[in-house]
Amino acid sequence: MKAPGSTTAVAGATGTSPSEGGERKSINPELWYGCAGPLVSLPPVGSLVVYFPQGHSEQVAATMQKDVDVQIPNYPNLPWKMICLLHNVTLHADPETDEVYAQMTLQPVNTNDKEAFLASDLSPKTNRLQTDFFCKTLTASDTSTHGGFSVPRRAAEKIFPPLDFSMQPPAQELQARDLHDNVWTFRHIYRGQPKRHLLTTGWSLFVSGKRLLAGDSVLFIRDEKQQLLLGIRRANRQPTNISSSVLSSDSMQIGILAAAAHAYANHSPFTVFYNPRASPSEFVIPLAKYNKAIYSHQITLGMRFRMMFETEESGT
Amino acid sequence: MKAPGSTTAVAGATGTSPSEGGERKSINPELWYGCAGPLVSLPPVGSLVVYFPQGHSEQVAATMQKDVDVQIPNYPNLPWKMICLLHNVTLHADPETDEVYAQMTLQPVNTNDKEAFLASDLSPKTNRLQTDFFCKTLTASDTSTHGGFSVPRRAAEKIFPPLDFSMQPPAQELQARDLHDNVWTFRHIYRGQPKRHLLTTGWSLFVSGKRLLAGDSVLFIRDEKQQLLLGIRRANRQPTNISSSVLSSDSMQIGILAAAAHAYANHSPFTVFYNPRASPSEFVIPLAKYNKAIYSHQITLGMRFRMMFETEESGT
DNA sequence: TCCTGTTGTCGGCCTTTCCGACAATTTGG
DNA sequence: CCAAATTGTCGGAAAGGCCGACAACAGGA
Repeated sequence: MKAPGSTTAVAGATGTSPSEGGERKSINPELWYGCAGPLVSLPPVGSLVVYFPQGHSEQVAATMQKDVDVQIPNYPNLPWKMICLLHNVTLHADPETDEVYAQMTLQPVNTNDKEAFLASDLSPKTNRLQTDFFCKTLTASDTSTHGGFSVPRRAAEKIFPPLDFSMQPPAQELQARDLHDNVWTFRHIYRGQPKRHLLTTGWSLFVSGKRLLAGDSVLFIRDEKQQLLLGIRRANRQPTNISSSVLSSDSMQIGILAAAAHAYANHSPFTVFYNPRASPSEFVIPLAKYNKAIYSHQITLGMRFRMMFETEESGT
Repeated sequence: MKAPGSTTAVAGATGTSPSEGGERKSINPELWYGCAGPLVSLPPVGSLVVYFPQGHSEQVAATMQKDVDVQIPNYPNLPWKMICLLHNVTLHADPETDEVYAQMTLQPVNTNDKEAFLASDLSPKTNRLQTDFFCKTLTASDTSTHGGFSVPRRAAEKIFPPLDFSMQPPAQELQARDLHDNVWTFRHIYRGQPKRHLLTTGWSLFVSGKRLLAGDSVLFIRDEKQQLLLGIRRANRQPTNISSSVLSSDSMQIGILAAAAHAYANHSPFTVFYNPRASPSEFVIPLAKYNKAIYSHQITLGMRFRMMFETEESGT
């Protein structure tokens, strides 16, 4: 996990690229959610949430590829869960890796206020506008330098602009924007025997620019303005150990717990970074969802709260 | 000449590219001056300058590849020169062509004020900080798709980061920013028999992206932060006739003269665009420089003011 | 099970790009 | 004016990348 705006985007080993000092434009939420995957939803701003310091700490440990260390001191006054008001959410993407993450500002509220505690109804179902999209896991052929990208037939016909079939073969130029608003250009052609949709020219630059490997996924979205958006989801590979470059895993976990304890004692706002793809455990949950789970399953102290498992593949 | 921020940069036929709505960051002055060439200097903001409406009109005519038309009406109250206060200067570069130009805000001052007229001393020699750079005119081999870019030996050793000569062959990745802050990446290798410095991978993308031809020049600057900057100077080719796309040559010249006449009559500020490479005639001159020329040569009414000719090749 | 539609991989071939050879040119005595 | 250093151009070779062939696979009858 990195602080936002920490680096300069350099896309492509050989191509041109913009140099963004941080993120000058706001991230497109549709594309962010697409890259985050179908399991991820963020609580609405202004709602009450439950924050689990332990789960947060675990996510960092997972990112750092390290188990929770026994040397972490105890914070006797830190509860295992904290009811908080969600003040603010901003979406981000690492300019180097396209990894998506969110920054949330939380403020602990008084748990004795039973009214607020129980008043929160079912979250207004954060309506993730379901625009048209498709997601394909890349094959060896897709990522090899030998050829282009084989587009699933139904996906191409649903998402891409229609081809002019009077041409032989039918072909067009596609442009798509990624999370950083970079434009990628591809030749889209319908050819071969049997006929199929392919992306040829421009594809290899995208693969090398994003450093994609077989097993990673690409995501095309057609937004309400008929613009194409383009994102990636990397396969779960070994997380890179970035502790040496910034802070040790131990220090980060101590920092998380200490920050939570301080905020809890003072009812003061604090900030967390949530990396949806780093770990399946969520550590910020809508209060309504939590209450619902409580009444149906009886969560006991110290139990870990996990999302139900759903398959990650999506996009028909 | 175009208005600033008129287009979206899309560099390279196939690569990634930023989408800049106008210029979000200010242009790097060192690089701007490098691209403008050694003859160009801009008067300092706040100084007094002499503005030549006729010279301005001629520059536009040269840009439009058209002689001054006889149908231009006379402006009897428009003097052949106007003493002005230079309020503001902003540097620009066309996002499509990298053509550099400057926007200046001028305000006519009372010529009767002899004091101001004579008080202006020698301009404080706009100290164009002489950082390290080199400029090479591209050969047929440099621009053909057959190979890469042959880097003059001394230039490479002066400007580029030193190679690790324990490698065989010594090579590294170079990154350089252009006027729009796009990053270009090149493989820099020292090889061949006899040994020479070459830019290989990435070079052809730059050539096609900037649409460079043999005879055009490239410019590498190493700034004070050891960052590489990269610019181009196009050979003087036939100017493109852009009159049809915006305004006729006649209309533009009438507009220039009318605007100058109006500003002169009202002592009100007006704006001019100065394109240093479009024409050798300057139409905004520091007053001090003008006075100096006056006393040595006796300029007569209607005479054209031209810079002394210097060779354009530079960079040792 | 079989049929049909879809798509992953491959050989063939052309283009692009990397390499050192060599000669043309420049520089410095 | 000659010798050494530099660098422009080229043939050969390797890699990139477009093409349809074909077979593997998936889904429905």
